[in-house]
Amino acid sequence: MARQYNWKTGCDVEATLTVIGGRWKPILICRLLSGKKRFGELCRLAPNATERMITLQLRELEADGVIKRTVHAEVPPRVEYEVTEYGRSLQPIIMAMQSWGKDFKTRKYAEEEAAEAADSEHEDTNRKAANG
Amino acid sequence: MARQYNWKTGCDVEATLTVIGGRWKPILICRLLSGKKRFGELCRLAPNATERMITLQLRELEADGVIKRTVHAEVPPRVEYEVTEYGRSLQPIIMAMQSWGKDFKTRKYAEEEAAEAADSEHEDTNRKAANG
DNA sequence: TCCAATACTTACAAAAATGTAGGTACTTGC
DNA sequence: GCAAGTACCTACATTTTTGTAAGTATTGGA
Repeated sequence: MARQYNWKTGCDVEATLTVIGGRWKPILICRLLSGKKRFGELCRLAPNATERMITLQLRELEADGVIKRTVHAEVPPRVEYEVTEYGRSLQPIIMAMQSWGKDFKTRKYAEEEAAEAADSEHEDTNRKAANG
Repeated sequence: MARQYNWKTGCDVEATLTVIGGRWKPILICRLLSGKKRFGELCRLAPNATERMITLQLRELEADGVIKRTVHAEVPPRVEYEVTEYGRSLQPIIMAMQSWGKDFKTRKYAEEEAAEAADSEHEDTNRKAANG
C-alpha cells in the first residue's frame, strides 16, 4: 500500500483502500469487531497469516486510528487489541464483505461438486465405451 | 492474489478478497456500476492505473464472472465492459467503501489544514521570540 | 505508402508484499 | 541453572504485484 494519493482529488474507493487495502486487514478488523482480542488469539483466528504479517498490519491499522493496542505490564506480556469508535465505522464494509463471501463460497463449493459429478459421469461413459 | 484458499473452511471475508482484492478491482467495479464503459474510458477514469494493470484486472474480474466483455468487430476496435448481474451483487460493498472513503478524505483534509495552521502559528511564535 | 485510432500483448525491470528462521526480554516454577 | 510462556523484532529470501517501453492487428483516409 505505498500509493501517491491526493486527498483532494482522489477517488473515494481508493481512499478506503489506503486504510483497509492490506491483505489481512479486513480479516483482522472482522475478528476485532466481535470484541477485544489478544495477539495470540488473532494469530489463531487468522491461521494463514504469519505472526509477522499480523504484527505489521495491526501496526498500520493502529497508525490509521482504526484499532487500539493496550499493553499490560505483566510477565509473560499481555497485549490486547480492539477497534476504536472510528474503526467501528468500517463495520458496514466488513459485514458486506463477509456476507458476500459467504454466498460466494457456497457457489464455489456447488461448482466444484458439479464438476466432480460431471467427471465421474464421464468416467462411467468411458467405462461403458470400453466395455461395449 | 495468489492464495491457497479452502472453499469449505476458509474465512468469508477472505473469500471476498480473492475476488475484489486486486488494487484496482474495486475502483473498476465502481466505475462500471454506473454503466457500460469502453476500455479507453476506464483508463481515463482510473488515471493512476496503467493500461496494462487495467487489462489484467479486468481479465480477472471477467474470469470470476463479475464483469462481461464485449468486442465489437469494427476498425478501430471497440470493446465494452459492464458488470454482470452477479457482479452487481458486489454493489453494497463498493458503495460502503465509497461512502466511508468520502468521509475519510474529509477527515484527512481537515487534519492537513489543521496541521498547516498549527505550523504557521508556530512560525509566528518563532518570529516573535526572535524579535523579543 | 504512411499515419491515425483502439485495445490490447509481450518482454523486461522495479518495487512492494509476504514468508522464514532465528533472536529478545522478562519472570515464575522446577 | 533452565525451560516455559508471550509478543514481539530483525535480517534475509522469495514471491507477487506493478510499472515501462515497445510492438501488434486492422482499415480508412491523406
